[in-house]
Formats: sequence, structure tokens, C-alpha cells
Amino acid sequence: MAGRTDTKREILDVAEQLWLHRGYNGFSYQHIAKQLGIKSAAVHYHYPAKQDLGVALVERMRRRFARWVVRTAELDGFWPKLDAYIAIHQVYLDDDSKVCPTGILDAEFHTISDEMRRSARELTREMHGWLTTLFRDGREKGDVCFRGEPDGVAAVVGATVQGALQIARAVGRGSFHLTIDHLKLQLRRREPTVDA
Amino acid sequence: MAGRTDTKREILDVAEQLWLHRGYNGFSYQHIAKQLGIKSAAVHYHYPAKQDLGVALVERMRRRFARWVVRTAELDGFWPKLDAYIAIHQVYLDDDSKVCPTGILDAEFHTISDEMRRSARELTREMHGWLTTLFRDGREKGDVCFRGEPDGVAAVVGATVQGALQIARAVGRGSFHLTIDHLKLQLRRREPTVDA
DNA sequence: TTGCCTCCTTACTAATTAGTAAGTAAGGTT
DNA sequence: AACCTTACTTACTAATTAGTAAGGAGGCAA
Repeated sequence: MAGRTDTKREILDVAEQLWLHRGYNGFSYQHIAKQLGIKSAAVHYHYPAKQDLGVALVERMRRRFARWVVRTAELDGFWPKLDAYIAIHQVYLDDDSKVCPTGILDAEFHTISDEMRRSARELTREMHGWLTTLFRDGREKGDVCFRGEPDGVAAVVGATVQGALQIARAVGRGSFHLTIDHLKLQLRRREPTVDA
Repeated sequence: MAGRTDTKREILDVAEQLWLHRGYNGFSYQHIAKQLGIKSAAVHYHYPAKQDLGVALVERMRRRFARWVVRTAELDGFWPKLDAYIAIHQVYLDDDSKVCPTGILDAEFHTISDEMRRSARELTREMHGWLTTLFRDGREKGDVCFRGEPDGVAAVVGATVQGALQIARAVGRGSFHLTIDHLKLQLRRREPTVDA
């Protein structure tokens, strides 16, 4: 035994590291097994097929995001909440320059199973939904200034953060911070705007 | 022969389709060979190792972008040029929902060769440089309104377009258009801004 | 016509992939 | 004591991977 009862969770943990670092097609059951000091058949015992593991990874991300939403509800005001959303991604960047789950899911979208795709779609919608609510409430309270509809800015912000995280891999972390700083600058209240 | 003299280019064309659709780790020499009706060893003849093919793909993208920059110089004004930049990505979206080269390169960044990484970095910098110039000139001529520095907005716009293209895979094309429309809305001159 | 060069095929290798089947050791239940 | 379940290991398959080596067919040049 020795391997103990939380092997299943440990597999998911190792798989998640590999996944966000190398992509779904960039790791195998052998990589996971080697890191845990078990045999790849043991991984198959817990997750018979790789798509089972893949779905479990995305579903765990969804549950984690749902719990994050609950925790984040306690933060008050638009900016602390937006910063919390950005902080999720900042953690990926700092942790060996990983990317966010939706980023990798989208990039490899045409190589994953239907069920993974469904989960990926749900996760993306949940994140976009949260951002939309954030911007609707933020405008109502006068914390943030933007044109158009809340779901529009939400889409821009979601895409920007995901894109910035990826681009930072190629050109360095400074690029992420430049992007985020400017994104926030554009959203700030009313200030003496620099124009033409 | 029959196979003709442009086999090398045909290989690159097929590889590019597969690459932008399934990712670098999502296709093999056999996929390319089968589509062209040749043997995979013939692909190795032209591109001995897969990383040679990979570098060739990125380098061609860089040359293509450089030519695009020259062509685009003839367009006058900020908005037609920005629309041209977006149109590049729109084409990827419409062509079987592909993603942009930098998007896939960033996602699989830790699984590609050093030389591919170098090329990817260059391509990213070239695109960001072009956008930066676009925003600097656009502000000078009063065509566009933004806070902060040109390279900041350029980073935001680059990240947004790349992110939006990927996200559209999961939730549909409408998401790309929503994002782009709102991005442009935020950049428009001065209008009767919707505030709090 | 001899020989070389280009572009390909046939025929392989060695490694890695996902996945399965059968067996086993430990612990709990009856 | 007999038995079942959980969590593995050993040992395998079949497919696919990148990559190589040797050979052949056609065109071109001397």
C-alpha cells in the first residue's frame, strides 16, 4: 500500500500541473505515474481513460471557481473583486508560467472529447457570467466607467486576461503586467482623460 | 514524379491547417502525408525533424505578417488599419474555427523547441510593435482616444483579439464579435459617453 | 551512355502512447 | 477461517509516434 487513500487526488494534482504547463496532449499517464512513484496502470485504475481524467480536471476547476465566487462575494466593491479575478491568473503566471484552464482548453479544443468540450463551455460561461455581473453592479454603484453593455466589457476583460497570460509566456511576465495595468487604466472612473 | 516540385510548399500548407486547428502536438507527419497522398518519409525528406517543420511554419507566418504590414501601409487612418488587423483573425475564425499562430504557440510553449520559441517571441514582438505604432500614430492624428501609453493599449488589444479568438471556440463565434465590437466601442473618439 | 542529383518509396527501428487482463497483498466483514 | 473489496503491480497489446537507411525512377549534364 503505502500509496495511501488520496492517490486519486494526488493524480489529479499532478495531472493539473502537467496540463496547465504542457497542455492536454503534452502529457501522458506515464508522466503522472513517474512523478508519483506508481505504475501507469494505477492511474488507469482511478481514471480508466484519459478523457475521464480530462473531464475530472475541468470539473474540479468548475467547482473551484464556484467556491471562489462564494468566497469573493465577501469582498466589497468593484475593484477588489476585479483584482481577485486577475489574481487567479497572476498565480498561474507565477507558478512556472502556466496558463489558465480555459486557455489550454480553447487551444486544444478540436482534440478533446465531447464531454470535456461541454465542461469547457460551461466553465467559460460561468466565468463570463461572473464578470458580467461584476460590471453591471460596478456601473450601478458608479465604481467603473465603460461604454456599451456589461456583457461586452466582460467579454473584453475575460479575453484580455486570458490572452495576456498566454502572451507573457513568449515575451515575459512584464507583458502581463503592462496589459493588466492598462486594462485597469481604461476602466477607471472619470479622471482628466488624455485625449488627442 | 507526378508529385510535382511544390511538394515542400504543399506540406507547409497542410501542416499549417492542422497546426492552427489541432495544435502542434495534435498532428503528425502521417496526417500530413495521408492528406497529400505521399509517404511520411517524403515529409521527412523536406523537413527532417518535426521541429524543422515547426520553425518553417512560424517563419513563414513572420514573413507573411511582414508582407501584410507593407500592404497595409497603403490603408489610411487608424480604423481601417485596426480593422485589417482584426480581419486577419476573423479569417482564422471563419476557416473552420482555427486559432492564431501566436495563440497556439503560447499554449504549447513549453513543449516546443528553443528555435520555435525564439521565432514565436519574434512574431509576438513584431505584432505588438505594429500595434504600438498604430496607436501612437492614431493618437497623434486624433483618430483614437485612450489613456496611458501606446504600447499599453497595443498590449491590451493584442491580448484581447487573441483571447477572443480562442474563447469563440468554446462558446461560439458570437462571442468573438461581441468582444471585438466592444473593444472598438471603448476606443472610439469622444462621443456622449455612457457613465454611471 | 554514363553518372549524378532530386524526390520520392519501401522497409525498417525504437520509443511512447492509451488501454487491458490477470494476479496479489492488505484490510475489513461475516 | 473464509471471503470480499480496494488499490494496486506485472505483463501484455495494438497503434502511433518521430526518425533512418537503402534503393529506385526520372531528368539533366558531360
